[in-house]
Parts: sequence; C-alpha cells; structure tokens
Amino acid sequence: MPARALPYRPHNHDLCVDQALAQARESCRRNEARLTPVRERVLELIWQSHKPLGAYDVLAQLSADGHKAAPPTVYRALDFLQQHGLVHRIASLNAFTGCDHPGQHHCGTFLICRSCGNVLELAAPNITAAINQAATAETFQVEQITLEIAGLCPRCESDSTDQPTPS
Amino acid sequence: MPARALPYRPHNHDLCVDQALAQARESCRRNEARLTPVRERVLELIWQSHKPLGAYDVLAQLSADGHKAAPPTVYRALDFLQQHGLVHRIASLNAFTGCDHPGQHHCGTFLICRSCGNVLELAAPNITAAINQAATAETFQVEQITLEIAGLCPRCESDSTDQPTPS
DNA sequence: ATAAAATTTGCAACATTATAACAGTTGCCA
DNA sequence: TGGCAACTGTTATAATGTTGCAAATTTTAT
Ligand SMILES: [Zn+2]
Ligand SMILES: [Zn+2]
Ligand SMILES: [Zn+2]
Ligand SMILES: [Zn+2]
Repeated sequence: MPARALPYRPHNHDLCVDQALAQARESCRRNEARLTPVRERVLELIWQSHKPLGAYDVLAQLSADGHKAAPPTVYRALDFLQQHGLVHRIASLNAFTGCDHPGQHHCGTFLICRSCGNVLELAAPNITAAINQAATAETFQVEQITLEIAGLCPRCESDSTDQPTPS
Repeated sequence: MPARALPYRPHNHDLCVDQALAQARESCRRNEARLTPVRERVLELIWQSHKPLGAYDVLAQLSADGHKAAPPTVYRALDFLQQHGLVHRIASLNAFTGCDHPGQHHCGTFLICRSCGNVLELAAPNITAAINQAATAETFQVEQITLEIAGLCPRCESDSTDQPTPS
C-alpha cells in the first residue's frame, strides 16, 4: 500500500503554499521571468485552494482584496504562470491548478475527484511512453498532451462504499 | 510503415458520412433510442466536416438550412449523441467530432493536428492499461478519461519540414 | 540623471460557449 | 378522448475568454 499523495492527506497547507511560492520565486529568478505582485498573488490564490480555481474565481478573490481587477488581468497572469510551468489549465474543468514541479512548461497527468474536487498531478512515464508509441505508430508528431482522469479519490471512494446513502 | 488512417487520406467523404449515419441509425434502433430529425441532422453536419465542429458552428449550419434553431436545440442534440456514443466532445477545443465505433458511451483518445485541424480517434489499449495502472497505484477509481494529443499530423508535418517558409 | 524602449497593467467593450426556465408540440397508450 | 412522456421552440441569462488601446511601470541606453 503506497503512502497517499499530498492533497489526499491532511497537511499544513499554509506551509504547502509558502513552499510553492518560494519555489516559484526561485524558478522565475533563474529564468529571468518577472513574478510581479499580481502574478504572485494569483499563484498564491490558486495554491491556497488545493482544488482547481476558475479564472473568475480568482477574479472574485482579487476583488475581495480590494484590487481593481478585470478579466484580462487574471487571464494574463494565468498565461504567464502557464508559460513558466507554474500552473496547469484543466481543460475539462475550465480551471487552473498549481504545479508541484515548476521549471519548463510541461503537460501533466491529472487525477480529478468528481466528489471532493481535489486534483492530483502525476508524473507517469509509462503513460507518456505509451502515448508516444501510439502517436509514432500514426506518424503523428506530439506537441502537447491533455490527460485528465476523472473519478473518485481514495477518500471519497471509501466514503461512498461504506455508507449506503446518508438520507 | 502503417497505412495512413482515414481522415489523413483522400476518400469518398459522402460515402463516409452515409455509412456513419447508417451505423448510427442501426445503433439507435438496437438501443431503442430516438434518432430524431434534428439529432440526425446534427450528427450529419458533424460528420460532414471531418474536423471537430463547435456547437455554434452546428447552429449556424442549421440556420442555413432554414431551420429556426437556438443554442439549446443544438446542445440537447449533442448531449443525446454523446450519451449514445455517437459523438465525442473534445474539451481542449470546445468542439465535437463523430465517433467511428458507436455503441456504449466511451472515452476516446484523440490525435489533433494543430495545423489542419483534423482529428483521429485512436483505440489504444496500451495507453488505457498504463492509465489504469497509474490510477490504481494511487487508489483512484477511474470513471472517465480525457486524452487529447495535439501536434502535427503526417501531412502537415512533412509540409512544414520540406518547405522552409513560403513567404 | 534622463530619455527612449519594452513590459506590464487598467479598462471598456465585446466574443464565444453553455445553461435555465417555461411553453408548445408530438406520439403513444389507457 | 384524455393523459402522459419525450422532444422541441423560445427567451433570457450565465459562464468563460478575448481584443484593442491607453496609462503606468520597469528596463535599457545615452
Ligand atoms: Zn506540472
Ligand atoms: Zn475525493
Ligand atoms: Zn469513439
Ligand atoms: Zn494536419
């Protein structure tokens, strides 16, 4: 039985966010990318909710800050964060989630719980290999992979199995 | 070198559409599902364009038919077709494409050319196996897989490689 | 230091994609 | 014939994402 991955376990989430931000600042410094206040705040908001956040959710939070913001502000910040591999967009949810391992822009594999909304990003070399093999067989040159797996996370799975239906 | 798959080869597309429609009618008859005129027409429109069609593209075509249609008409037809496995929604494109092998609702793997827009649906057991294995390792119960691979199809790949840049 | 250039942000309007709510219609069966 | 269920039409609205331009900020060059 493997240890459960982060979002499925209780953990010090503030620390979790701090670490992610520190890592992001470091990554941007190395790449000479400018992690401006708006961008950093957007990244922080996304990390604070361990669940994917829609652009308009981010916008609402910014407004709650007292920040006068409009959609383009958010989308531009999100574009930047995506370009620098700091967040991923989940196409099937129209939402964004933080990336554990920033650095170069990359495509992740996501386990999305339809019950609690938590998302876990996997690095799955086997899957990537299988995809590349299949694409190669069709002489297709892969540039970007969108792989989003919806279902039930361990916690929600056991909840729904154990309890028949709490009326 | 495998033979190139259907959308990448020249073929009699009218026949292609006819066959798809016949197959759809047959599938609906077996499942006692009602392939009404609107639904069939929407399916036909989607097949006629071998590229994914947005809901509002479909709407425009229906209007061109003289059919008084509004968004809900199209979205309802698309829902029906999806439920019965006759079309797939491509999340990364917000668009719909016909399914080769109707029957039960299923999730496909798609090769999407960013240049010509063609889409090829794969049945890739190896990929599915790798995904299930990775999910199982996280005790995650898979319900739906969204796998969309963007890149260059064989034709567009060779075009862009051969010609430096036609000014 | 100062001016020019590049980047980032604010802002208004707009475009695209999707859904809600309710009324009318059609086909089927008691 | 009347009632029921499924389907469709219609209007309005919600949710998501983009364009274009001007102001502000930061960087670079003089
Ligand atoms: Zn990542
Ligand atoms: Zn869950
Ligand atoms: Zn299919
Ligand atoms: Zn192509």
